[in-house]
Amino acid sequence: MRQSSELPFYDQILTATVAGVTITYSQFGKGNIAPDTATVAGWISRSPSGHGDLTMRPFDAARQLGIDVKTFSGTFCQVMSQQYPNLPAEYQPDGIYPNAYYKDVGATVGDVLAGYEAAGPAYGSSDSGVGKTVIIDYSSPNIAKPFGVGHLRSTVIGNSLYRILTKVGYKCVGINHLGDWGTQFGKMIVAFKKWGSEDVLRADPIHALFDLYTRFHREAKEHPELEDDARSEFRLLEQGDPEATKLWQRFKDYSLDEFNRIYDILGINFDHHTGESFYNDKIQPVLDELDQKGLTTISREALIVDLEAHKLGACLLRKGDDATLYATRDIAGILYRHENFGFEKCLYVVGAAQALHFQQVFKVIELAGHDFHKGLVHVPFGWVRFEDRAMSTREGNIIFLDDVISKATELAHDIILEKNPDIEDVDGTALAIGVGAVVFSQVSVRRTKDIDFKWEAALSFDGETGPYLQYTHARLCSLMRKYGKELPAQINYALFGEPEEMDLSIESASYAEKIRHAAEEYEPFVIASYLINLAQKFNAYYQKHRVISDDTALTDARIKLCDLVRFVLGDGLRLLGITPLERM
RNA sequence: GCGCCCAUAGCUCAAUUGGAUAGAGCGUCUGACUACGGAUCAGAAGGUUGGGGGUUCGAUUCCUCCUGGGCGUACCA
Repeated sequence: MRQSSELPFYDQILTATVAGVTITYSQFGKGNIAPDTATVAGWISRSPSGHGDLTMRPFDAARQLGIDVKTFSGTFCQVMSQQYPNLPAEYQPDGIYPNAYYKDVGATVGDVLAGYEAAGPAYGSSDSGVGKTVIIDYSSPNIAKPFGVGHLRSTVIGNSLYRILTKVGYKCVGINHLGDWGTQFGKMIVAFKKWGSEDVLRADPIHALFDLYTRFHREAKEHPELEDDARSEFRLLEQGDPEATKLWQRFKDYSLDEFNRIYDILGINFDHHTGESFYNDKIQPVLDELDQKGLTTISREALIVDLEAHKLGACLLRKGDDATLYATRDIAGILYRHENFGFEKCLYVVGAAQALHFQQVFKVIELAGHDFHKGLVHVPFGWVRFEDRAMSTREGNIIFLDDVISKATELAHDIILEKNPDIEDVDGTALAIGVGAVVFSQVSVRRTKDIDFKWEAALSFDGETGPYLQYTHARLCSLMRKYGKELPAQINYALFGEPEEMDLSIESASYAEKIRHAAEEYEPFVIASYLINLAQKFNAYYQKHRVISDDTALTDARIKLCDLVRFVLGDGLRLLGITPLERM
C-alpha cells in the first residue's frame, strides 16, 4: 500500500474519492458499503500517459456491486463532480477508467514545490526502516583472483542498496565477506610452490596470482592429483600450519591492496571487511550447537545437515578430511552477525547460481530454532557474460575491471577536450564519467537479468547511460550558475501553465515512492529507470521552453522547478553510486 | 534424471506485479544550434510478446504441455 503520497493533492483527492465511492455504492442500492481509505488508496495511482493525472482501478468496486465497470466509472465521475466541485482535480470517465485531471497547472506544480521546500535535502526520504538495522553482504570477491567485471555487479548493487535503504531510514551495515578462505587457497599454495617465483610475485602480484590460478586449473585437468594436493594444503592452513599461513597472508595482502584501490576508484566503502577466515575460530561452537540440536549426521564420511525432507539435498559442514566449507562459514557468519548487530534483515547480494546454497544455509538456521531466519534474504543477480560465455577466472575468460574503467575514462577524456576543454579538473571529471558509465551499466537492467558485456555498450555515453544523467545534471547546474542568484523564497505559482511543467513536477514528486519501491524489491534498477525518465522529461522541457528570460517572475518560478529536478537527479545518482557532476 | 531461472522491435532492455493503444535506448532514415550545454531534442519506420492449450470481463504477467538456452544438483566458492 502506498503511504500518504507526495503526489500533488493526493491526500485531498483520496479523501474525496473515498467519500465519492461510498456515495456511489449507495446509489446502486447496496447500502453504505464503504471501502476504507487504505483500500481506496490502493486503487488510486498515476495514470499512464495520455489518460489524465491520477486514475482509479474500477474493477474491485464494480465487482462488489455486481455491475459493469463502465457504468460504475460513469456514475462515479458524475458523483464526484457534483459533490466536490472545488476539488483541485476533476474526474472524467475514459472508457472503463475514472480519471482525475488536475485543474490548475500552477496549483499543482506549486503543491509539489512546496513539498520540496519543506523537505529540503531530505526530499525523497521516508521512514519505513527507522529503528531497524539491515546488514548488506556485498562485493565479497575471492582473494587471489583479479577483480573482473563479474565482481562488479554485487559491488555496485550492494553499494546502491546500502544508500537506498539508508534513505528509507534503515541503519545499514555493509560487510565485505571476502573470499579469503577455502580450498582455493590450497590451490594457490600448491601452484606457488610448484611454479611461483618470488620476483614475479613481488613485481606484479595481481597478474602473478592470476597466472598461478589459471595455470593450476589448466594443469589439474591433466593431473587430477593436484586437486588432492590443494585439499591437503588447505587442511594444513586450517590447522594453522605456519608456512601455509604465511603464504596465505601474503596473497591476501596483495589482493586487498588491489581491491582497495578499485573500491577507492568506485567510491565504495564498507563498515566491515570480515571475510571467511574471520570465522575460522568461531566454527566449532556452531557445529556443537547444531550437533546438540540433533541436526547433524555423518554421511559418506562428511558431516552434514540432511535437508532431504525439505527437498534441499544435504548441507555439508565438514569434508571427509575435516576441512570446513563455505556453508559452514556462512552459518557461523549469520550467528555472529545476529549476535553483534541484531539485524532486522540480512541481505546477501550474491549471484543467482548460489540460490540453493543460501536456501540450505537459511534452512539450517531455521531448523536450529532461530526465528531471525525470516530476516535472511538472498538478493540474487544474473551473470555477466562475455562473448557468449560465462566469465570464468579459472579459464582465463575474464575482463579486468581496471581495463574497462581506464578505457571508458580515456574516451571521456577525449570527449571533454573536444567539447569543454576549459573545465578545471579534466582528469577527475573524466574518471567520474567513465565510472558513471560502468556503474550504470550494472543497474540499467533488472538484477536477475544476465548481462552480455560488450565493449561498445560499456563505452557508450549516448542515450540511456550514466553520462546522459550526469550531462543532464550538469546542464541544470549550468543553468543555476547562469541564474546566479539565491533561489527566491516566494514565487508566483500561477505563472506555471505549460503541460510539461505539470508533467515534470509530478514526475519529480514520485521520487520518494520510487525509492520505497526500489527498497522493497532490493532493486536499484527502479531508481536508474526513473532517473532516465525524469532526465528525458527535463531535456524535452528544456528544449521547448526558455527558462531564463526577461520576465523575472517567470524566470524565478521556472528556476525553482529546475532546482527540484536538479536535486532529484543529483540525489538519485548518488543512490546509484554515480557522481553527479556540475560540469563535464 | 530432478529442481530453479530465462525467451518481448534488427540489437540491448521496460511494462505501475492481472489492466487502458506493449514502451524506451542503440542502430537506420528525416529534421532542429544568430537562445539558457547538440554527451541534447522533434519526427518516421520497426511487434502474432518463442509455440500450442487453459483460467476470466481482461494475460507479456497466472496454470499446463512443447521448443530453445542458462544455472544448480555432496566434500569448489
